[in-house]
Amino acid sequence: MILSRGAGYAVRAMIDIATVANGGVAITREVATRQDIPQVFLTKIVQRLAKGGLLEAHRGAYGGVRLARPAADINLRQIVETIEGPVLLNDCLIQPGKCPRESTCPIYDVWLEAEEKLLETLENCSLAYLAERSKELCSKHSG
Amino acid sequence: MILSRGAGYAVRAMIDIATVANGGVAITREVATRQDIPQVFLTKIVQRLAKGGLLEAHRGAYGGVRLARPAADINLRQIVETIEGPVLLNDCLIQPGKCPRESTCPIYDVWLEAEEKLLETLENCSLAYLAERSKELCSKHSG
DNA sequence: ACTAATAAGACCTTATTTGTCATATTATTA
DNA sequence: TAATAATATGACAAATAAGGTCTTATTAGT
Repeated sequence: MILSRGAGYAVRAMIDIATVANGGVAITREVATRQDIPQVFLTKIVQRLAKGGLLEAHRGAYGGVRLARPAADINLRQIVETIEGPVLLNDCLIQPGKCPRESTCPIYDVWLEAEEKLLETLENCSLAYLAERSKELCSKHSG
Repeated sequence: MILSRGAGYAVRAMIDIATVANGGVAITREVATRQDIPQVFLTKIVQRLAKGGLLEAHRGAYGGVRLARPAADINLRQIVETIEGPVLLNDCLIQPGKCPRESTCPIYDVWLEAEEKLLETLENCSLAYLAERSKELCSKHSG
């Protein structure tokens, strides 16, 4: 499995916040209930998303979390990397020159290309698109 | 990190066998030394590659391992998946219908597309290409 | 029989993931 | 100021996986 469960939770939570709260404030506990995510674990994930600049958190009564910027300016790669750290296909991609075999290694370029393709796909997918699609699918399903 | 160290070792070992043994028999211990891979660990990896049909192993004196088929018929995806099992971006891709949210889930298709792009890149890279490139790089480096 | 190789499986250690729990902090309202 | 409702933080625990070792078979050639 490439992505951790936490990253999956993060994506679902972000979509939930974008969709249900619609730009306003959402309460982590309610997101957890709606999305069927372990509640306390989700608070941890939300903290990381907030530290990563994707969410704004407000404590106290009538607090909660909201998107830190418009959903159109958030993409899937950002969400995933905020939780998982940089997505790297292989050790040798951590930093150029780190691997002693690099100058004679025939696979370096292949790993790099595969990684780029993957990240590109995630980057091209905005939270706005996901939220829109979520609404579509939901209305189609219920109606 | 997406790929395990074991998968990286496997790829390097396969290239080594294709390059050095050149279709003939290679000895696991020597591959380990040349490629700087923990020896006993490599025997485990080689066993999995043999079970997966990528290598043929022969016991006894003058035994060893060799490619089970021409290097042109082996690709990077096969090597990686033989060691890691199916490469899956997310839980929900294990089997259609497994996830209860699937009918209203906006990300399923995106995970699927990203995964396909990644695997396609690995599939397009044959062991023959890697071995060829390894020889090139090595002669360029030493000459 | 001896030797050189892989096969197999038990085992261990360490790191990471996935969580839980208790407590602190902050902000609002009464 | 007290009560309440929310997040923040850090310690902890359990489950899982990764990385690696060790021992004992098994097989084949000489």
